[in-house]
Amino acid sequence: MAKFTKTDNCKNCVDCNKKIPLFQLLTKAELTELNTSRYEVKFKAGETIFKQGTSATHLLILTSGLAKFYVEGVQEKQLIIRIIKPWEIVGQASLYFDNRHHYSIAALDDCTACFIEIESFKKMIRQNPNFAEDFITQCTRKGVFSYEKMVSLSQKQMHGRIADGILYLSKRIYESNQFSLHLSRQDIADLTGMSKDSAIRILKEFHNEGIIELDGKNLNVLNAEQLERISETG
Amino acid sequence: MAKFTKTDNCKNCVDCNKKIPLFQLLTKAELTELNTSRYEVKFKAGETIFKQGTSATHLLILTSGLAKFYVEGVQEKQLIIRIIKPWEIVGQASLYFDNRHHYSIAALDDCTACFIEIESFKKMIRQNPNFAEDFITQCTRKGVFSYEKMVSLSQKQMHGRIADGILYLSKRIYESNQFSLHLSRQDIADLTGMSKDSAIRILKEFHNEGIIELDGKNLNVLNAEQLERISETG
DNA sequence: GTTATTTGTTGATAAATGTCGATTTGTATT
DNA sequence: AATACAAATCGACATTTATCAACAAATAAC
Repeated sequence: MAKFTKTDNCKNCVDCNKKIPLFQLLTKAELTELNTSRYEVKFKAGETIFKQGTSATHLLILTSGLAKFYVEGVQEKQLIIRIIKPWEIVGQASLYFDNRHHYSIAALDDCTACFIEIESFKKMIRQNPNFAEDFITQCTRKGVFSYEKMVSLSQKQMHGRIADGILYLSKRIYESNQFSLHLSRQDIADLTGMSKDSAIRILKEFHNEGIIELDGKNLNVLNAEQLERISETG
Repeated sequence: MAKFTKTDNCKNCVDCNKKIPLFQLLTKAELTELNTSRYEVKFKAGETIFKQGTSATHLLILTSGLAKFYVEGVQEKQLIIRIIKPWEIVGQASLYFDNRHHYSIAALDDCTACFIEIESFKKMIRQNPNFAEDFITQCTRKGVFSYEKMVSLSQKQMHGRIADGILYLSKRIYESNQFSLHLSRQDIADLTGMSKDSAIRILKEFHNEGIIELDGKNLNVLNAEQLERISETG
């Protein structure tokens, strides 16, 4: 179970706030107000942070670690929508809807998570138009990301989807061509909408063709251009 | 080509505004301001209203007719994200992003469309917190809708996806069990992420099994419960 | 009304993808 | 190191889905 350590290793909210672009639009007073309701929880790899269907009372910001953002689909299958990195604000979808989590978040790694009370966040939206605008910007970006993901999932074949998945991890998450993967093969399958066996097969193919080098959890993107090409042709 | 008839049969913006829930949060003065920049355009069935990739300067509200909201995927294929009905505000995704349309809108029917200048809309967001909040609510609802759609597209088999498509049209769009379809068979395929041939096949199956009655464009949902069941089991 | 063109329909076939079982590898525990 | 357990791997096979060709029906153009 997750260990509750209320603002233990997060004594300095101010420094932490500086890392969150959205929060730089707040005044010192507003930040202080937001920080009073914050608390921190540590999660071990594999633990569930938010569970789909439970009630949403707080927004989430990771301060360390990685997590998967997924929805629970048919027959216990997971669909990983995206990977959560530190300093991203998570929980928008529930903010003004029905106060339920419509997705689950699970730690892919040991994580430190900071929780912000929804009502104080809403207050900032109401009283600070810059904050509201920036927040809406993030929502709309996610919308466009969703459309691209839908195209990938529904119109591309397995090679294109795996290429999309690798490029997403490499460009958006790890921001490097070479990284140590936090996702299992099953996670990669859940991210790209296919069976685990198929994901393994395509990854092996890419490896054999020299497009990537994959050894256990170590992934090295050798030919990003070709991945882009595979992504585009579907 | 679309015929431009600047506020011709839309002399009374006030009445029109009453039909748009979001606009009821605005003051009389704000509404007047928004209305000064509005103009109306008529589109014939099949015409493109927004084209993906072009620059976005206005938001769209249909005052009559139906349109499809789709993204252009791989190999000229379309993915229909949703169907647009009158009084829904369309264009959020571009509002605060890069002022480009990331999707296309095409009339499924003869449509009357009203365009609202983005900047005056943004001004309302800044000056009216209720308006901003409600707008965010709509964005988040669309987010949740997207997740459900992704699950449908990536985890359900054709029967489940067609069931989802029919239920969507019946419950959300036409709000009736019996209606005259504005979508072609190809459109239904694009809405459910499959080939036209496959869509026709499943529809025929549902027809033969007495779940629906489909004759040309006339669709009658005979057994909605069974459609729900098919949707859930994938 | 007749012709041309699109849209819809169907069966046969091929391609893509999932499932299953067996085996191996890796990791944690004692 | 030995054991237990989970994750990864792989080939064979079954199922799902797309593609193609041929044709029918509906619609638009003349």
